[in-house]
Amino acid sequence: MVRTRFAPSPTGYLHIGGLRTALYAYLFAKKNGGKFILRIEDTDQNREVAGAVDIIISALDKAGIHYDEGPIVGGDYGPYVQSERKEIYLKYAKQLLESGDAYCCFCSKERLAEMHEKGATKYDKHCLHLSKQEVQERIARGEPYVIRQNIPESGTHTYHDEVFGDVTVDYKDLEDNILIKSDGMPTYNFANVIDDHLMGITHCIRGVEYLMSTPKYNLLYDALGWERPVYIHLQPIMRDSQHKLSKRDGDAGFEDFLRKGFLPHAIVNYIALLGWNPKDNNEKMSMAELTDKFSIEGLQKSSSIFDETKMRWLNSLYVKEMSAEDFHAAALPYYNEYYPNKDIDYKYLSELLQSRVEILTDIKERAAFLNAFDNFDIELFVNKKWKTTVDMARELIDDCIAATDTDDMNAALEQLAERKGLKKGQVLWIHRIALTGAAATPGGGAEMVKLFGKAEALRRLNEVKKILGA
RNA sequence: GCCACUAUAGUCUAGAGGUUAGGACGUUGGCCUCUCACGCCGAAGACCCGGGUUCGAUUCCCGGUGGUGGUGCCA
Repeated sequence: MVRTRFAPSPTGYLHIGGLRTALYAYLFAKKNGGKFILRIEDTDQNREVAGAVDIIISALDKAGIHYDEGPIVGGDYGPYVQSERKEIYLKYAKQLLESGDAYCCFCSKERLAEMHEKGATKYDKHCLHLSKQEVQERIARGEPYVIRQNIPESGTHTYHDEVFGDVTVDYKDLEDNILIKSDGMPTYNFANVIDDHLMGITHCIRGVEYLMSTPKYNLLYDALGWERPVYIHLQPIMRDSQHKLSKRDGDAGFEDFLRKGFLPHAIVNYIALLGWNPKDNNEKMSMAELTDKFSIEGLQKSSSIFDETKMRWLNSLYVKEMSAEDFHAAALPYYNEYYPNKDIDYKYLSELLQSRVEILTDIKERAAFLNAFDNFDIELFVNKKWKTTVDMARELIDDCIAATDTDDMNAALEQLAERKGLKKGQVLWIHRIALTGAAATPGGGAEMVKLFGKAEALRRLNEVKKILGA
């Protein structure tokens, strides 16, 4: 049975990169009929963020990534929060101490800092050579200490990664890293191994930042007599060629994009494509299709740059295929924010807008004419292609009002054009500008009248008449 | 500094020892049209550099360069 996991630290938001890692782990598990587990890695007590776990859970839920085991829902391998598993790590740390694969280290931070200042690139194994007796005495005396992993001083380690192939690391480039901190909490380097094994994780899907330290984890699996998982390392999602997407720059949170008016699945669909390709030219995929097509062979070995423009395009595809009702429901909160209490047919506005917005916040721009009418710019009547002028508008405004007030406005406007010896487009242009005061509107004059209602349309036209001084 | 990973248009990517190097976003020309958008039809735009292997390398190998990552009592 395939078991994968997403193991975020509770930072208070769901990072886009983390979301993609979670997505791949989820897709891989589901594709293989396996289980997807959520585990919270909160061993750094200095980084506690209140409510962070709930935020991650709710974000994953919105994204359509549902975990089989984890906080709240539980499971047979819990607890799923590392801070609640402290005793477990300690137990295995002791085992490693006994087998000589780990040792207690009493070195002060000052000594460590001094070593680095002198050019040392890694810990010198100073405490490895302490006698058993001395170690016991110092612990009994209450001296603070950490437990370090005892890495071989020479030799190389090769392991297989599903996307990078065989990876070889020289032991001399690896440090005797800390397994248990002086506060008794494990570090990631230790906890991830213990938990992945105890939770039965078969495929370890995580960022490339662990590619080089994986041999250390393998050493731990070996020392404990455990089977190593299959490794699948993922390159990061970048903001540009030299920076990762980061919360600091405000471009990294899943929820941020939701607030910008992106649909959850459009985001998921888009990031699925960053670093993975489905081997065909269809880019728009439902969760079921993603699950069906997902494969580690399609995973990219290089990092990829996040392109919000392309995500907008994908989002627009999803917006267009929404039912009119769904789109209207989704748009309503934005109307309330941007154009509350207008005397217009909001339902009809939705119809006009649906093919014209890529993300929901585009509504603000696309229907700005609803608010902007107060600052009417009469120069808008001037159109090069149609050769319309402000004077022409002045001349036609009364007739436009009259035509708008008939039962068949379109016919009336056509007749008006004929009568004046003008092209229909010229009249329509002037009419629409007079109605909206906007060069671009989500529909023509007729649609605008339908949107406003005849009374409001006439009110607007009469106002423009005053502005024109006609 | 040392170590690791990586490299096809602006971006995401496909691809094979010999291809007109394919697709998508974006850009751009046109059509449609009272504007915008949608839709449709076109266009421009790429194999990081240097060696080697080979009849032939963008593809394989080595080196360089660029980028990223690791080198934490962070994960």
